[in-house]
Formats: sequence, C-alpha cells, structure tokens
Amino acid sequence: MAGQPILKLYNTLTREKAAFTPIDPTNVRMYVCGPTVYDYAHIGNARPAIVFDVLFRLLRHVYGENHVTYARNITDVDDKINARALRDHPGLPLNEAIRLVTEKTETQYLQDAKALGCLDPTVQPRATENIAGMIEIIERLIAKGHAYQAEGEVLFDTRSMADYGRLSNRNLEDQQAGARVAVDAHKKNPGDFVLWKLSSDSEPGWESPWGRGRPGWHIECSAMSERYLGEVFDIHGGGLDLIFPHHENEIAQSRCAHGTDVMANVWMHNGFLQVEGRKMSKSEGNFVTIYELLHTEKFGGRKWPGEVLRLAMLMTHYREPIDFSIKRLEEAERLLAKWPVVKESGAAPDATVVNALADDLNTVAAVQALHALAQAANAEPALLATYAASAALLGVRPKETEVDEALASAVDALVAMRLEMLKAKNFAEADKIREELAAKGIQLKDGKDAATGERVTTWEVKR
RNA sequence: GGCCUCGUGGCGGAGUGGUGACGCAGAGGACUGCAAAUCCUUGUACCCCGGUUCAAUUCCGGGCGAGGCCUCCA
Repeated sequence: MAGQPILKLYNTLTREKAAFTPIDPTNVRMYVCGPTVYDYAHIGNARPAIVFDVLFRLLRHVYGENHVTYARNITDVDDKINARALRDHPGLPLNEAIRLVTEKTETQYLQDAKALGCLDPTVQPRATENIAGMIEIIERLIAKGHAYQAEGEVLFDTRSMADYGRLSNRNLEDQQAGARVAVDAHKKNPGDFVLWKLSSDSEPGWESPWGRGRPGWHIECSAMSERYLGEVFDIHGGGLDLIFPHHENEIAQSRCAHGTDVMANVWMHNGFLQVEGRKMSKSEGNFVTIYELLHTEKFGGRKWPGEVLRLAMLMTHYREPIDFSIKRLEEAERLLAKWPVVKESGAAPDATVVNALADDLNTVAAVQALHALAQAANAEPALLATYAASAALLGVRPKETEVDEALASAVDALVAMRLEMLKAKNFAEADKIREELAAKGIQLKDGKDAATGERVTTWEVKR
C-alpha cells in the first residue's frame, strides 16, 4: 500500500481520532447496523447508509477492491414488524403477513439506497436466516455464567461483565440512579436485557433449548458479525442513538461469548439530522421518508434526485448534526449542475480529495476539493480523468449509460439550425428552439471561439 | 437528575491568541440580440457574561440556546 494516505478515524470507544490499522489488510472488515424493515426508511436513515458507503469506497481505494468486507444487516424479526403485519394484513396468517411486510420494505430500502448512490454491501444478512447462530451465542453465554433464564426469558447478566458500559461511558450505578430504567422483578439487575423470549402461539417463533421463542434486539448483530466478519473485526458503525443500549449490549454479548477484549477495534457513529431547524418527528409534521423525497413533492414542492440528497448529506461532517433543509438541497443541486457527469476513469483520484477523506471522513473538505477540481476540469479536459476518479470516491456524478447517439445527433442538428437562424437575426425562432430543448432538460451554452470570435454552442443534459 | 454533542456572515462550513479560508446565494461589471453558461470585482460573522492576557472568535469559568442517549428511534 505504498504511497497511500494514513487513514485516521474517530473512535467512540476511546473518544479520539487515531490512525487506523486493519487486523488484516487483505480483508478489512466493517459492520454497519442496517434497517429494521417494518416501514419506509426516513431521511435520517439515509445518513449512515451514505456515510458508511463513502467509507466503504475509501477503504476499497486504500486496501483494494477485493480486500474489504462490508456487512450491513437487515433486521426482519422485530415486534414492530409483527404489529405492522397485523395492522396491514389482518386476514392473513401471521407468518405470511410478516413476510409481505418485510419483503416489501426490504425491497424499498434497497431501491432507496441505490438511488442514493450507495454500493451494495458485500453481504446483507437477514436476522431470520441467522437464528441458529444467535441460539449458539446464547448457549455459550449461559454456559459461561453471563446469562440466566427467568420467567420465559433468557437475560444477559450485566453484573457478570466487569467493564460493561465502556462504550457509552455509563456505569450501572448511574443507570439505577436515574429513575427511568424499567425495573422488572424477574431481572437480577435493572440493566439486564433480553437475549431470548418465548413467543405465544400468535407470535412468530423458532424452536430453541428454552422453548419456542424469538431473539432479543441486540443478539442478531452479534451473531451476524461473527458469522461474516469473525469474533473481532475492524470497524462497527451506526447512528449515534445506537451507542446505548444497542451497541453496548452487542459488545457485552460478543465479548463475553468469545472471551475477547473488544468486539470491533473502531466504533463510528454518525450524528443526527434535523429538518428545517427542528427535530424530525411525526408529531412535528416534518417527518419525511427517502421515498417521498425521491418520488413525491412533499418536501419543498418538488422531487429531489438521489444524488442531490447524497451531496447535501456529505456537505456536513458525519459526526456533526445536519439541518436538512430546502436551501441545503438547492445548494447541493447547484453544485452538481457545475460538475460534469463522467465515466469512471481508472485514474488516480486527486490527493486533496483522498487526504480529506482519510482524515476521519472529512467529506466537507473533499466536496470543496472536488468542486475546485470540477471547475478546473471544465476548463482543462485533461483533468477529467482525475476528477472522475475523485468523484467516484464520493459516489457522485457517475455516467451510468452512454449518451444516446440518436438524441445527440438530433440535438446537434437543432443547435446548428439555431446558429443559422441567429446569423439571419431570426431571434424568435432561435429562442423557440432553445426553449424547447430546455423543456426537455437540455441546457444550451453559448460561448465564443477564442480565435475567430464566432459563437460556439455546446449543450448538456441537466436532468 | 446522570452521560454526551453542538452554537462562526443570508446559508453551508474552515481556522487561528494579534492581517475576516473557501463554497453557495446576493450586489456590481464583462460577454450576449435577450438570456443561460462563463469570467472579473465585492459587502456582511465568530450566542451572552465574567476571568487570564499587551491582545480572545480562539484559553478558563458560568450562563443561554439547539439536539442526542438513559424508554428496542439512524
């Protein structure tokens, strides 16, 4: 990896930024908590998808495309899913209703992620396909004295782990001091959490040594990360809100089951977003899904391309709060309008862009550097290859398809016709052509030939 | 109540103990038949109150404001 930048990442575990050293440079492993598939993903859900997609791209650049494993789970067992299934498909058997909900939601999520320019993770495991692995971990935890059965549940015994709470910087005493921890009589300690709970006949369930039941919330990630990334891996990511209890409890389960000092070396958490200066919530009436932004006119009275949403997200550092606003989206769109659409070139990306990203994913600086590069490339086409490779690191401006040849020659013909009309000072007809093309999303750009002073017209497809 | 984050111009955002990065928008100009695109020029800011200091936006303390977690919400 000679000549590659030193990658620095902020680690929630240590609360500082440090140089990143992979356990195995030929297989860098990252796990990110994915969606629970019971409803459309909202714009807040888009943030980790985009942020960790950029990290995935950067890791692939630094360590090689085939030397990074990125796992993002699909949580398809959850009581919210059950509730949604009962609500939406009351006539169907529960299992079938659940399947309808999870399949539909998962498909939508994958479409959303694609529209946002995210690469597919290496693996996208489903919770329901990893129940056996979960049961195995729970058995190990019981055998080692870290879990116990009580009233139809298997619970993790938080007191059995000396340094429980390290990630979130909490101790059990503080938890008890606050009066908001649910106290259940059957728990040994208020902070103990469910690993397995029995299901009634009307609830989905799997056979286990403790009876027919279903897993607790956190255990799926322990099982799936172990299966695909091993007992200890490099990076674990997710939203800020997952630090406690989700990630704390994942760590407790995995470390106690495996007897390791850490679960993942680096823990990364993206900040939250607000919408137009207020927190996003259904009661505020500013709750907006990715689907609505892409396909409806709910936000700002118009649709927004996924690429605009993506860039708007990357204009702020991932750990900072974002105020998601129309103004912000408009700025992102204006920037993109100045950036050429290009095919990946295979050239080396710009060092300024790479170094910015290598510094704890400083997408702000990277966007600025890319903007400067785009401007330069507009003036000097030789720079386009570098620009293309740099844009690809951020996942913007990809040319998916070749320009339609028929369209191109048709437009060229109209442009030539317009120039003739202009020579004849037939402005009305000439402007009509310009307007008609604009209505089709084709922007004409008049310039002047430096040598002859004659009008030269170029064009590009805006949307 | 406990733990944690943030507060720079209209907006997005750097940064520093002592000359107001940069981008977007705005304004003015060039170009144009008119526009768009492009190019040039340009104004406006460091939440409040103390303290340290020759000097604080930058360091320390206290407020205020926004937000997160402690309630299976990214």
